[in-house]
Amino acid sequence: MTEASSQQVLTRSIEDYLKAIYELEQDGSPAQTSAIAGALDVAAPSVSGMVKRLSEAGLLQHVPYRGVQLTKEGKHAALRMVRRHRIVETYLTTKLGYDWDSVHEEAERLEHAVSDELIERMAMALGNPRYDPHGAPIPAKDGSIETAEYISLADLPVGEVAELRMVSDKDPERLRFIASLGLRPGVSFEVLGRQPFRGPTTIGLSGLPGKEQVIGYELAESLLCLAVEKEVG
Amino acid sequence: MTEASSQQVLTRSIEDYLKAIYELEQDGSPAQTSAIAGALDVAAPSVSGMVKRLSEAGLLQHVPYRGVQLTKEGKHAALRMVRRHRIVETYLTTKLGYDWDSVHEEAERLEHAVSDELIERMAMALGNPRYDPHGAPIPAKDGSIETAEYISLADLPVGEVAELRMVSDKDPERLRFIASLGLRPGVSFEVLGRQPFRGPTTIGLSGLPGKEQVIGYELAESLLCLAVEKEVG
DNA sequence: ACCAAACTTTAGGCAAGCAGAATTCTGCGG
DNA sequence: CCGCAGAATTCTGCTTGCCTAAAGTTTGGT
Repeated sequence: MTEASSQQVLTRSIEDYLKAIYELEQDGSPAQTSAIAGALDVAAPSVSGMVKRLSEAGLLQHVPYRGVQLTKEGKHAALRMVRRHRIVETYLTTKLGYDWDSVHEEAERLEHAVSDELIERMAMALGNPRYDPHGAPIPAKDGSIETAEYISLADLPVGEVAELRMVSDKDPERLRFIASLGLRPGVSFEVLGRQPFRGPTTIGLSGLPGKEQVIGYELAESLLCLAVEKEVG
Repeated sequence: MTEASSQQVLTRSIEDYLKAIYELEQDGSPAQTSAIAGALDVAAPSVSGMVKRLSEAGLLQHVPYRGVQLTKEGKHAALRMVRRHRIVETYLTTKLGYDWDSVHEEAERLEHAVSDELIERMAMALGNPRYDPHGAPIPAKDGSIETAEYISLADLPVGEVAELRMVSDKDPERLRFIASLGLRPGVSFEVLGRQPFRGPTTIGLSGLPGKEQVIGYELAESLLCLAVEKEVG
């Protein structure tokens, strides 16, 4: 009965852990205990304990001193939470007038409380959106998720024309600042210049001649973009 | 610091207790331990323990072996939960196509997770409704609530013309059955007859000549109505 | 290869909530 | 006005989830 598979008797805490681990794994390497502790703002020993439980439940694999990796089952549960979070964020923004900088906190609580049915009704009411307000892809009901290779603005070559595709939803202040620059997912621009030594990048917003913005290195790192194809034919 | 007033550090459990106690108090008498235990489906000793905590927090007054009564502060907190519950129910029904028999369970979870801001946004989107889908009055933000004297269908005199105003949201099956009879809050009807010995009541739906329904005593007791004023002038 | 820093685990505790058993109180009937 | 049934309370103990402190393991620099 303490075995894997079976029912979803996931506590709120477990849901948080799975989501955090999933997001940490996106960097390619296994999620380390200390990283998980940092993401969830709990002490490292608490993570060790929970990792043991989740490992015994078959939701992840744990290689001591190396890190953890979600199993297929764990990943599925994590993606279910990611879907919930992003659907809720999109719904609150689209239907209830929330700003994109204030939805994260609300979604963080609601994702644990809503039923699968409510999520699907929200998704339906939104026309099954593919991206949340921050440009993050929304996993499908079956757990599939779009994987795209975005380049941070800090890495885009000067001269390139690109489109902002995705930003992190975690920091409301940063989101407000990004919005104040006229940037949001879908906006395209040209990289006009960049100072060396991790200096700021200058961009020109498309369709707004003379509308230039200077963006510091750290912020530029967090703006994920896609180079725009040149006009074809 | 363990005193009354101060911040709302109400746990989910405390919120449930306050709401249950508020509803039990509606019958006039103080809420008894066993009644609270029954309403929340917990054991009596659990209630005793929680009552002690809530009493020490100034949310209710406890007369040992007699029962509890919410303080002004406790009542306010309870009404806040009732508002949340009913706003959520109304929103889900109106905006997301839920049936009135399935909203209760979802609202029961969401009422603990939504922020005050989300509740007010939902209320706004609904045009600040005064009643939920079951006809129950929605407390205002300041904690005021409409008090109406309804009469159960079982107590309405034969010959009376009345309007169904309110039904309990607790039992989905009963709600589905009520709906199948063509009844919902706002529907008016005439009491055509009633059998003695707690027998069934026969009603005729207004505007539907020949549309008669026979309603058992227990069900009739749960249908709260208001006698309709005769045409004036 | 060794040692220190970083990381992980173990051990021991705390708090919230709940339940079962044992005890105490209330109120009613004789 | 005594005693008993039923209700309420207290006591004890379980579970979840988190913490700190201390002990153990690994890694990397030299």
